Amino acid sequence: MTPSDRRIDIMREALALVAEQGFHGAPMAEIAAKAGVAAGTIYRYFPSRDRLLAEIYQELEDRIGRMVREGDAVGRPVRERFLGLHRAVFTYFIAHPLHFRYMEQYFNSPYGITLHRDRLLGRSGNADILMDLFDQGIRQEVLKALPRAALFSLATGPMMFLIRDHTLGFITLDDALIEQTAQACWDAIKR
Amino acid sequence: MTPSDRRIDIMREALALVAEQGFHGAPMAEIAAKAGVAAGTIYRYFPSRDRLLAEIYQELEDRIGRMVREGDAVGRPVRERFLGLHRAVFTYFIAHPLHFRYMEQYFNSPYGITLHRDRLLGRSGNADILMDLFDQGIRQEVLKALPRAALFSLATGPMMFLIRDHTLGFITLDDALIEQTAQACWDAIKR
Amino acid sequence: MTPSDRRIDIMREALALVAEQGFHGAPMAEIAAKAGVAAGTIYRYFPSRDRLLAEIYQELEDRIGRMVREGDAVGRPVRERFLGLHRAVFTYFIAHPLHFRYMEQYFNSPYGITLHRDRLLGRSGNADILMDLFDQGIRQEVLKALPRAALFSLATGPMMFLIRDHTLGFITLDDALIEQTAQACWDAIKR
Amino acid sequence: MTPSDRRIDIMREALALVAEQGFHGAPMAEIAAKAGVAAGTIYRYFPSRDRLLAEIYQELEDRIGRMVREGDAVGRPVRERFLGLHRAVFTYFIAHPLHFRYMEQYFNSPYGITLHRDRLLGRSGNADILMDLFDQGIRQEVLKALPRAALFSLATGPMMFLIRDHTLGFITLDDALIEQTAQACWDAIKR
DNA sequence: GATGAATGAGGCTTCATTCAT
DNA sequence: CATGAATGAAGCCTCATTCAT
Repeated sequence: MTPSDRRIDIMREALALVAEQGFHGAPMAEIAAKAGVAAGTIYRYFPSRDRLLAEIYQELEDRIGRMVREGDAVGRPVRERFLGLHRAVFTYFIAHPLHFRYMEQYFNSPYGITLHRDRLLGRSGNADILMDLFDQGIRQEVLKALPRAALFSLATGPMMFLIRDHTLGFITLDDALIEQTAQACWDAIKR
Repeated sequence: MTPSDRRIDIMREALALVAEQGFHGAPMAEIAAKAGVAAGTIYRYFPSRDRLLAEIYQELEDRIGRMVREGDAVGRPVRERFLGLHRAVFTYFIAHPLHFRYMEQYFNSPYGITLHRDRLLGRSGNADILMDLFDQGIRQEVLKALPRAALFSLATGPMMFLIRDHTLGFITLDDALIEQTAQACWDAIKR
Repeated sequence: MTPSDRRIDIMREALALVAEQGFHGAPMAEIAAKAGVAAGTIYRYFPSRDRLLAEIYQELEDRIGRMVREGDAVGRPVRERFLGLHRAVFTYFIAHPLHFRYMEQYFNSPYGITLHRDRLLGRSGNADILMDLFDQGIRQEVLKALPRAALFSLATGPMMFLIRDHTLGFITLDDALIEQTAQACWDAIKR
Repeated sequence: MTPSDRRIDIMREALALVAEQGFHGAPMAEIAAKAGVAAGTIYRYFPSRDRLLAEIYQELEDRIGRMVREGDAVGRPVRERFLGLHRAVFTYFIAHPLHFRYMEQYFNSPYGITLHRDRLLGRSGNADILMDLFDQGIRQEVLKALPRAALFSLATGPMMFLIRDHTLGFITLDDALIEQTAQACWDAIKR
């Protein structure tokens, strides 16, 4: 086992526990046990519980950001890009439901608030694509002339709710339904 | 002081603490102190912390449900009723930001999941109006023929995100913006 | 048992443990066990370990300060007062060896350094009598014209060393020996 | 690098850390890091942390003992030798404040007590010069007829206090002041 | 010999809940 | 009924020491 394996084990098990049980349900001792290490070992890789959880979040955001940017049809019309982004995010989270649950937990925590503010103010790297797309759409007069935060909510709110319902097993998102909701979100923001 | 006064004091202070600081920031001792009672006294009105928090949630849901039902223009066209409901919820939460923050916290917790399932399955009293309205709108072919959960997400997701941003001070929702986003949500669900 | 009994029990046992084993040898769990309370109970009386230990020190300093001030023959010649103070401190610590060992431990710790600086600068209440006496003795030209800190060291250094030896059982301080060393200290500082 | 280099590096860095931060502030990992070796390596040179710290103390005591013995004006009058010893110790510790701080820390710890007893009982090599000088002074009737421990305290207590104040920056010991305090200590013990 | 990752006991502190008054 | 002191399990973190490489 290479050293980095342990680091990854710890992050993976912490992610799963938080995703399944919430932050309360993921004490360090249990993370360690699931990762097959002693409790103290975690502190060789992460200086504190907070930092471990923050790094997991960062890792997820980076992965999703890369994935989104790579699939983005830069240069194509706003509508096409928007629908593509929507589809990509849906697809990713349906393939990685624990990632979604984790980010949701993290978002809904003291850290999350700071993160969200940075995003709205354009200081975060990941929502930038969407924010830029909104700005472009407004200039081209294909989107409603609403504040960024409003367009952001209209575009991502339904998505987050739906993915939540899906990961919890309350509904099943198939390709057809994803397409329909993406279109519906477009209807919400388009002029 | 009548016993019910104490009960209400306890619930009010617990609500405020949870809304402002999260579940972590609301230990029983502090709730008791703010409510002006002894810690043990809370247990004469609520069998456990979990039940106290659950009853607060229930109380809020009941109040909001009553408020929504009373303002609902039964008999009027689907669109008009939908926009009215939207406006009513926005107005309520802007007037009671702590209620919003509490419900958000609660929703995003192990309890919340059960609550949400019940709602989607029609076992809860409160979202019924919206669900009924969706059913009616689908029958009248003014709404997209999507599953309830999808329409629900399209209608309420943006609203929840926007109110969150508002209560956190990231944006300011005035009447014009509320109207525009309500209309945008309608655009999302209308056929 | 009155409530304050517990507070006193805790302080007494903490004092004894620290005096006998040093700060390392006095974990909260053991203090609690010796005091006959649960570990958490200590935190009803003291907000933290540091504060518990600080309050014990303060309490000792207050007691000794009171005792010294009460026995001080104000208005009498410098020499007489100096010898009286010396005798009083010796007597107290011989009667309360754990108090001496505790203060020694505390003095030799990060807190102690601050305390000592305040004392030399005249900001502490307890060494003031001695400092004032030195100032007076210098003005009357019965003491050597040395800095306060030097006179303080000449006067108290031997005493502290001797009491230490006594509490550790290496020597036995009887009245005659106390008198002789007090006189020797006077020889050190007198002009 | 020869093995003994490592040994010296480890001792030097451990000394500095303990002197500057106390025993608490000198974990093995940090000692190792500062010494440029792996944590486990320390255990090739010292069987335990306690033994490492004890050997540092021993080393310091040996150095100081050698230094004192070399400068001692054997054969000269008691007073002259006493003042010389005083001066030598002051000079050494002012030149090596970390050595002083280390010895002070060590002295004030469970180990220190044993060391001190051995010294008073004449089992240690280092204080012997002073003890012998006292015995001689008593026989010649130039010193007060007090127990060794009393003379020792009168002679070294002020010095230790003053050096402590100096290393902590509360006072500044120049040659004149050192001379004056040495003379004052002599006044304390001389008949 | 040297390394440094891993261990796990042990330290401080919090807090939901109980129960004697 | 109300009180609030007491409980003790459980949480996060540190660090001396070991041992496979």
